[in-house]
Amino acid sequence: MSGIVEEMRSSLTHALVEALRTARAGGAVKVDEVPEFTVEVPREKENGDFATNLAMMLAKPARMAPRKLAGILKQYLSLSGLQVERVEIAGPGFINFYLKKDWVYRALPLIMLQGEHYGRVNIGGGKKVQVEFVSANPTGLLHLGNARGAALGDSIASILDFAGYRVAREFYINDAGKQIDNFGLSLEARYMQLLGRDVPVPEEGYHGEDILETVRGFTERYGDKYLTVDQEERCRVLVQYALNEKLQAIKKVLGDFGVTYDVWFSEQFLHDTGAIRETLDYLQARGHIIENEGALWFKTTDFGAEKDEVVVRSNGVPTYFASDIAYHRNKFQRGFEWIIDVWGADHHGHVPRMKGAVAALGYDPAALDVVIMQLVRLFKGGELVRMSKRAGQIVTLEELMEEVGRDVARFFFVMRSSDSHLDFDLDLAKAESNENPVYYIQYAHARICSIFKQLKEQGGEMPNPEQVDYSRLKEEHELALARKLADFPGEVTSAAKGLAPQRIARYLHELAGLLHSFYNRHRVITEDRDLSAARLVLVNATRITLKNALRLLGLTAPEKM
RNA sequence: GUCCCAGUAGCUCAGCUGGAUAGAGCAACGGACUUCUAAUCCGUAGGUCGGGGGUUCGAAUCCCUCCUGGGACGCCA
Repeated sequence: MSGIVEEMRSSLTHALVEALRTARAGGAVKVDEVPEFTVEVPREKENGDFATNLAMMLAKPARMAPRKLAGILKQYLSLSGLQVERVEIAGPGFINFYLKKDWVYRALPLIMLQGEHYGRVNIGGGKKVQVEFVSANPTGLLHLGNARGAALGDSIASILDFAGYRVAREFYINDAGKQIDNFGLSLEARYMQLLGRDVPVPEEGYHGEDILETVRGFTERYGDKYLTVDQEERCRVLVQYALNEKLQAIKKVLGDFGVTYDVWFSEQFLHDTGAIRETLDYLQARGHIIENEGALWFKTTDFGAEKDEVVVRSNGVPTYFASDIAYHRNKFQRGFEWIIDVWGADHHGHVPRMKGAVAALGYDPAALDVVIMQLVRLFKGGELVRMSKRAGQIVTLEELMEEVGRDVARFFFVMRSSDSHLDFDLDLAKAESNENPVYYIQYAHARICSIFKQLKEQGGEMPNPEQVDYSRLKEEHELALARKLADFPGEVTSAAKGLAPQRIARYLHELAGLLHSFYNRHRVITEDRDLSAARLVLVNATRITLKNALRLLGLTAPEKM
């Protein structure tokens, strides 16, 4: 399940270790142990299909020149049955392996066989991992920052699933605390206004048009029923109504964006069940909490943070941080072995505190990874689109999808690494042209499907991949394409280890490019039946791989465009 | 002031757990449609990897330092 590249790499590694052992037994090399070394794919193909730095790493402990060591190792190498054509020593002491041209074609029937599972690897070993992302305040609409978080988090989750982890997607609902009180007062003000009372929306409240809409709906349904009840009750009912409506809207938009969650976790639940209290008691009992100036402080400095943090204000109300600690404790208690949070860059100062809290709770802080994503800036007509929440000028995820479509939006959000700022170019995203990488990739998939359509119309059939003569594939373009296909499991591994969906985005672009080059140079359906059969398998394997990679990023694979 | 992220081709960015001659897209320039989709392809041009020091067989990559841009530093979330 790891692909032919990994297979070959481990075979060569094994052969090299054996060569060193026999050389040592024969007295040709004097070292105590096998040094750390790598077998990698050289950037330049002139340097072979695989290369190792073993001789260079051996030079110091063996006290011999690296090139001389390489010569000795080469002599002792046993490579029978490995499809190795020749071995050369090059540069400062690299040992380069040149494989028989067709070794890579073994990947083709494998891809056909594995189908939608091609690319799956098992580095996760079924480990339970939770990815928490977006977790936007349920008091408004999703903005572009949330959208990037959604695309990133969902893709990371998909990739980890493909890499052998048991993945759960979770949305943390901030439905408690100060901003909810504030939300309630804003709703109440609008409600009272609709009923003819002059109650102003609080200065720091929610002034958006969408809030007014929500309250209108409420008023149509309940009229002045809550005019006379006491204020607390009125706010409570309004908040409950509005949160429910907002949350449904968020669910719907995210669903349209291709994101579905396993769990929607309520912060209020942590208050109601006493989990926060319990967590604070737990920490206090272990001496991690002190009282100062009437407030309770968590001693984050004990865990390497710069300063302590308030967890319970002097008015007795726990802070957001207190809920967050209880929440993360809850995550661990649910049995997750790896926890991934996707946060905006404005929260990055929160990371050391959270890690400290995890340590204080008795868990391994390394089991928590926080993916920090930098800001999104929107460009239109070459100019920055200024967004201000206060002025109600924000571009929502919903609007973005209307403008550019779901596939384009999702791709653009993950094509850059999360820790670099993302400039979202609306004109480029809307362009149905060669400027747009999404169409470039999807077009490759559609083109292949078109070949199969043609094949069907001509009464042809997809050949049995076990009975195809792959030696007919001799062209550079064919070899390059097949080689890229064989890389897919390795790309999935890298993307999973680095929590880096942009690697998949990049891979897709490169794979599509190779398909286009091949397509323009060669025909698949030809008079030559055997050659056609081999090429049909090649492009079908490409189609499968493109589709699998697109799926990891939540993109569709259109059959025609 | 302290901490985090970034600085690589005209622009946007890969590469960063050390490997051989630093890559891609766009933009620019020149070519390719009687062909399974030209939303494509082929070619040309483009670089003090922010500056300086260090570590070593070898540095865009690791360490130190300086410069520039963004962000975080609240009994907010």
